Amino acid sequence: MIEVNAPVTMSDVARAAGVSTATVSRVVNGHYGVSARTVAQVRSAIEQLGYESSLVATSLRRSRTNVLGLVAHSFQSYTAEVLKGVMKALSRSGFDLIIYANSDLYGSYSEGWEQRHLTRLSGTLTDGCIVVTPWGDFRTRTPVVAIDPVRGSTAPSVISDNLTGATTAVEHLLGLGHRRIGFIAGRDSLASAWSREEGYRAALTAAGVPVDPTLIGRGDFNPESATPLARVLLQRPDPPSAIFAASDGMALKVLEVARELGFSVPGDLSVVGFDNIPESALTQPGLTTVDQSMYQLGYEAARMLKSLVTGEWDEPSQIVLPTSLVVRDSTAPPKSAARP
Amino acid sequence: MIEVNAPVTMSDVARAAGVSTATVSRVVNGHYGVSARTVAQVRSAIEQLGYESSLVATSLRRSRTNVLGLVAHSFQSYTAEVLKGVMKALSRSGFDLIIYANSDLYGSYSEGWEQRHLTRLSGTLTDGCIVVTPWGDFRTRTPVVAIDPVRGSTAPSVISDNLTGATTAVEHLLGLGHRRIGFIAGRDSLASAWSREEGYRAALTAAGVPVDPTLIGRGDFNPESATPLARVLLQRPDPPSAIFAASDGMALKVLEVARELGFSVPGDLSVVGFDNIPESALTQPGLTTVDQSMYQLGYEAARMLKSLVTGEWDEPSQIVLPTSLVVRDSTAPPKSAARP
DNA sequence: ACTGCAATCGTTATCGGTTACGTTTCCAGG
DNA sequence: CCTGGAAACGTAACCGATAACGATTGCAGT
Repeated sequence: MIEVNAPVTMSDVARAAGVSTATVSRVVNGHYGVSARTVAQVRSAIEQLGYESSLVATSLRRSRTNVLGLVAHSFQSYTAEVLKGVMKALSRSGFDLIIYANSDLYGSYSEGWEQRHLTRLSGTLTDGCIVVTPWGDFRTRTPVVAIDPVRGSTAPSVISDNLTGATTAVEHLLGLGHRRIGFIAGRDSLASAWSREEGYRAALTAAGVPVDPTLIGRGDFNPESATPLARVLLQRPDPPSAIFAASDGMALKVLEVARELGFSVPGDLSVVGFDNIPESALTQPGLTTVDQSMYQLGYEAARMLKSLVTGEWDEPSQIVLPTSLVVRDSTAPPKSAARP
Repeated sequence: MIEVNAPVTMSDVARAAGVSTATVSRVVNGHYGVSARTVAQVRSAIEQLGYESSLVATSLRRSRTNVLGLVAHSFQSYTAEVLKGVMKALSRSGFDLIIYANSDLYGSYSEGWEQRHLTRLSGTLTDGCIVVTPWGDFRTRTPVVAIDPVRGSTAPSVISDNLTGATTAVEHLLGLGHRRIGFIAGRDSLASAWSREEGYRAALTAAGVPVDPTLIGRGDFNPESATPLARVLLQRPDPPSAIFAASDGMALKVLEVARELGFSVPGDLSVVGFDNIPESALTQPGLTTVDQSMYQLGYEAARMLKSLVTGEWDEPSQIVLPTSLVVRDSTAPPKSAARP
């Protein structure tokens, strides 16, 4: 049954136990200076009334709350994976997690809200935050760890080795014989997008293949942003024989467009993604991609934040996680392996 | 740059603007009774100092916070889909969302924590909560909407038409000629699990096929719970020709086990799931399943909670959403269509 | 100039806890 | 019996904001 009114406060408990709220507080927090008899009385009163301390009131008065926050700008597969890693790291650690999501997911991308919510939370509700958004930096009074930070950020962060990953991916395509390789970039404010493009350029240059700017589409990591770009690339009179997309979400959209335009994959077109989200293993054909463990990203970020909060962090403030190429069915040698 | 210390409070603003905190509060909340000149002063002070009101302090004092909560016991695809629907419904509604996740995701399933967190949040931080957990009911002072509630719950809730959905699924298998149909049940505390099993039994009975208890495995909606059950069913000397799993997560595990044991799907074994999570469309073969829009579930729950909070709800307290069968590639007639 | 009513703004109690500090109780030691 | 000091507990200030209430001011009407 739901009882709509059950505002049991600490003073209710105090009254029931015949003591002051101060004593109840001491019992609840296991502080020193309460006789065993009184503790028992208070405990039983708490039990009877079903009292739980208010998170809000506690947060307001205390500096430490043992609650960490996660602020994300959207909830794609990427974020969900990160979330699992974070929860794993926090498991049995004594920290709880609050995820703050704004209600404008599909609305206007108001750049300011992360900062707004961060300041509203920090210093009160949460002891620290993990942010995973395409914007930054953030001013807070509590530690912040960024996952995939903006370019040039010096804040504590966790990031994949995007440069190596992207280089490997393009080298894989080059190794298959591809020379005209399209690229769909991510949101350029992010360090990851930048590094992945760097890797693309570096691999081409190292192989003596000139970088053709008209083969580069400017996406923003949002899957939908890739659709028109893929259409443009594939409807050219001279379409590329392979496309490297800076994220799996975008790569999957490339597959969609390819199917729609009658390209067979990997026959007519090879596609490589980046991220290795769960869907990439399941799609048909399986997507060749660069694995960055988003789970691990979340796990490390949470571990880092935890120690930052407790003040026992001594490792460098930027963690770089390795990536690895996962070859599936979306890549093959081009039909005409040789071309100027 | 991150400034670690920026505790700008309302009284800082008040001091800077040369007014009282009450006036600042009035300006912030757009209340009546402040001259245009004062508003301008306060606004500029807020701007200069970068002030944001503390969510916690506001929550403590106010009855309404315009923040809704979501309490979930795990974060599988199911929850992620629900989440998207919730966010969509809350988009541009003036409500923010806080997701409370305990850190024991993989640890002991301590049944009490949802109640604990619910009381810690309700009446202070949040105006109401959506709960999606296999336990209930909950005592709170603010409205609660349950998604897929426990059996016998009378609380406001949103649920799919599980009975019809399950019946249709089994009728589909019967129509293909299957007679030995296995079933992997969900957590029996949930109304949905109950209804789906009911549908399974009803369809069989209506077709004159006796229900064989040894063909029923007792899972709990957790994908992992299905693996050993599927193994048992398929390693029998007389395995069923089809398996209906009460959730897609479990059905996908059945596919995994089938592959492992050398069953071809749908050649040797037909598999049907329930939920239609995104993965089901991508897996190979595509999973035939009963579509319940988890997105819609979340959307409706949020819509309901919103009106409950504002006190303008007049529809029934239980919403039932339709389901529909999605036939993909995991079902086909059995090899020997006729059997006693 | 005087009254009266709005408009404007400050004072203060309050939300539910926490904690510094003060007070009382109790017992050991002199 | 008195004193000292630690243990046990209450008092009250405080965290940051809100809102009821009171006080002040300005201006119109007479």
